[in-house]
Amino acid sequence: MPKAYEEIADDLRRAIRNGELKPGARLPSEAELARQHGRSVPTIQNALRLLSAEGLIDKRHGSGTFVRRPRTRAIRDNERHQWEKDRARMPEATRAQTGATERETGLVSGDLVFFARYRELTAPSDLADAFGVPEGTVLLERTYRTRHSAETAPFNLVTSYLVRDMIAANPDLLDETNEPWPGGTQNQLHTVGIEVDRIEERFTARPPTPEEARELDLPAGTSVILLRKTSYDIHDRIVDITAVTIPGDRTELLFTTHLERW
Amino acid sequence: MPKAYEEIADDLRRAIRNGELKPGARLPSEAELARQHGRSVPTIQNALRLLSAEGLIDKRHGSGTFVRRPRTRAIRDNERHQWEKDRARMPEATRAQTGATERETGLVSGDLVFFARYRELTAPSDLADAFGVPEGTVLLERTYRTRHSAETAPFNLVTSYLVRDMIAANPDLLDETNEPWPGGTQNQLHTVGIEVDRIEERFTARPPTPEEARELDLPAGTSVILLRKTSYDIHDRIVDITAVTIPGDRTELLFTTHLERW
DNA sequence: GAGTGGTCTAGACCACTGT
DNA sequence: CAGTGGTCTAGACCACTCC
Repeated sequence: MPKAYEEIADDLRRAIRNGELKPGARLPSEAELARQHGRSVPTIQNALRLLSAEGLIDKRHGSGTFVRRPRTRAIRDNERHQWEKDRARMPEATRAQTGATERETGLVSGDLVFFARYRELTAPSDLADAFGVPEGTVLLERTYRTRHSAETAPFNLVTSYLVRDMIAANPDLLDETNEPWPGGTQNQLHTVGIEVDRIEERFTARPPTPEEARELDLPAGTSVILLRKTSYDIHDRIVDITAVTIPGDRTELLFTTHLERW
Repeated sequence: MPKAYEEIADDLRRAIRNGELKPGARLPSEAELARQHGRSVPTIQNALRLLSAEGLIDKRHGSGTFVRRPRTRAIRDNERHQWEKDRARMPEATRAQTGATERETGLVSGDLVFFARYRELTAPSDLADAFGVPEGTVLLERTYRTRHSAETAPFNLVTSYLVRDMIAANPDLLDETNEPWPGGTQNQLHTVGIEVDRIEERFTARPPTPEEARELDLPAGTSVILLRKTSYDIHDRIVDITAVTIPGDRTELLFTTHLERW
């Protein structure tokens, strides 16, 4: 026996895919769909819930149900790391010109609202393991948010961890009011004699938690990409661990791998 | 006024996060939860649906609702491309030893079931644009699936496109029965004098379509990572475009970026 | 067979949007 | 204010799992 709400969802999904229902178009009201299909409103809602979870429609309370428009804006690429390293030894005037977020989004710094908060903590077991330091080592946790001045949601959620003793030689690095730091983390590390040799980035994807959905203003039917970045210095020490939560529908990650010539 | 189903979901989410409900544990039945919270069963179902969409629980019809166990198995890294290029000129005996999937999953080829299908098509506008060739150019579409012999779902869904004229000099490349080809695509291209110079990979994430969920056997509350890979040869021609659909909860992507030394 | 989740109803009332 | 989606009920019946 075919399930009514799946059949209705299939109908609508087909109509959206083949363009009968174009992006931005309004669907018939739930009551109207119920009448058309000879079903109750809750059954229609069940069908629409499926499509919403698939990211095909947006329901707007009081207004209607609409076919979602696809979107992708920012591109995050892996050339950024070399770009940052190159800038890390440049004069402050150059470093202050533009940051990584500006580079990615193509916006100018006047359009961007920046937020940073620092906090010290003793390493819990997972972070201690990741850094290869004893549990209880003092870490500096740095939380960053950058958003477009015309929007409410930040582009992503960033939390970075440093080993406090590794950077304490420069007290400026412990003060959040120095953010945004011209030249970013690689310049900060450079001021205490650390040169970054390589960066490992690990990705997975999953549905957002309610907290992430709220902070990133994510509609139903989207995913987040979780990026865990580990920076190694030239002595193979782990000098930074950063976790980034990225909206899956707004950002594209671009990696270029150059191969050795024959 | 607080919404009943959100409050119930919050309660259960908190219990799962702080470990009161451990992975694998069974939740009380819907009827029991309804009684505990003084709500109707459909309201409980609404709450559980939220948690299911977040990937926190699995509902098993007739059996109960359980806290989901997290999982990640395969790691896909970007050293694979250089590894494949190095192998592309090796003797067949070496190339036949092991393939990219074995390398990623740590399995041996006896554990793997391989499937390939070839099809010719004339380039639609999006692919023509991507390749930079006229619309209607003949392409070879290659569809691949690899799965563990003990499982039903493949690790990912792969579709590769080649320009037919670019490879037609070697008729073996047009015959799907030659798959799995020892040494993979880079060796195939090598047989017609093509050397790959660099590979661009673009990632986004979104919820699975029903088709993807079925083919990859994805439970509710998971995401897929979409990978679009473009291979450039040493003359800067695009020689291959590949789309890969990857389960977000099973695979981790690892990229290492080496930086120039100061 | 007992217990579980899955589907569906008919209708009520509420909250939000746009005119 | 009319129309939309959001929440919730009380209960029916079905489908699946496991003992």
